[in-house]
Amino acid sequence: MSNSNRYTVIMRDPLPQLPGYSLRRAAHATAAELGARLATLGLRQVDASVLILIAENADVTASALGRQLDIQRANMVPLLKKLDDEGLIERQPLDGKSQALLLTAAGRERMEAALGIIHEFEDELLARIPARHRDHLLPALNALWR
Amino acid sequence: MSNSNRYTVIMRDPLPQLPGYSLRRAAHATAAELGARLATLGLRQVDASVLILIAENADVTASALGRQLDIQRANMVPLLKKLDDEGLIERQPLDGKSQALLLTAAGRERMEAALGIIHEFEDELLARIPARHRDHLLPALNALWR
DNA sequence: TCCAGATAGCTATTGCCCATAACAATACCG
DNA sequence: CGGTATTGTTATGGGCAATAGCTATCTGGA
Repeated sequence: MSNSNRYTVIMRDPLPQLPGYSLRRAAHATAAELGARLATLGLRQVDASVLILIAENADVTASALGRQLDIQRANMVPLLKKLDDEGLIERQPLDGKSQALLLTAAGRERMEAALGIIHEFEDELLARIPARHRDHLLPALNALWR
Repeated sequence: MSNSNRYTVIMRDPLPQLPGYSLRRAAHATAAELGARLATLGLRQVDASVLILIAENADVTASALGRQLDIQRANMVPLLKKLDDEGLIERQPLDGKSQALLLTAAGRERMEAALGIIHEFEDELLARIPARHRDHLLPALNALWR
């Protein structure tokens, strides 16, 4: 089975030589894959991230979560509402204006299922990388944004 | 100047240990930076990518460009229209249904300016990465999506 | 030569994600 | 105690990408 016909032209393409461009493409491709798997749980990546952070940090507030994940407060509202509507999180008043977030039992189950999918996916990602480059990816990436 | 007040809580956050998550965050952060710089030229990243590919491949078609960049044919239309309206590209009929894309003089200038910004940015990106990890980023990223 | 299937370019539409602005209520700090 | 900062929220808009569908055209095999 030939990999190229009349329509798959070999094109001069310097873009993959640019780390920024490859970063963009790799992120897009992997996000699509992981997103499809998490969708089987009715979760998006950002939903899973929120569940994981709540699990690790009982009684966080929505604002603190947003700061950690770089999500605007305003955009946390529909996100948390969805998780609340599905019975995955609970909110308890901390004081007159803040509310503590915590996982329900269902939320913990869902979070653990998501974590399983995520870890399996991460393993697959790393497996695609030639061994000599593998351990350098995470520290290199984290140097770019943390 | 303290880096933490009452509101910047130290949170347990296992997410940056996940390559997929760090990939997402790094891509988002770097895209925002590069995007802001290219905006000074009135270009988005995808616009610059298209200009670069046309420069390297005279007379490509919109469809071939879309395949190379993973952009739907339908979404190439407004993209190319914008570049056309700004006088950066020209279209010449190849046959009854295909059209060849090429840069105008203004398009080449704009493309070279964008390339300057991009290369400078790429250099800065790499400079942020500890030397021992630096050369591994590109091959690791490309292993994830190519 | 002719025709079925594939392709090109395009329109229209939709949903999703994110940014911004604004607001009332509340908490904090000097 | 009073000004300032923060919280949670609503409303809104823009940008981007995916989908479906359409017409015209090209291609390759019978």
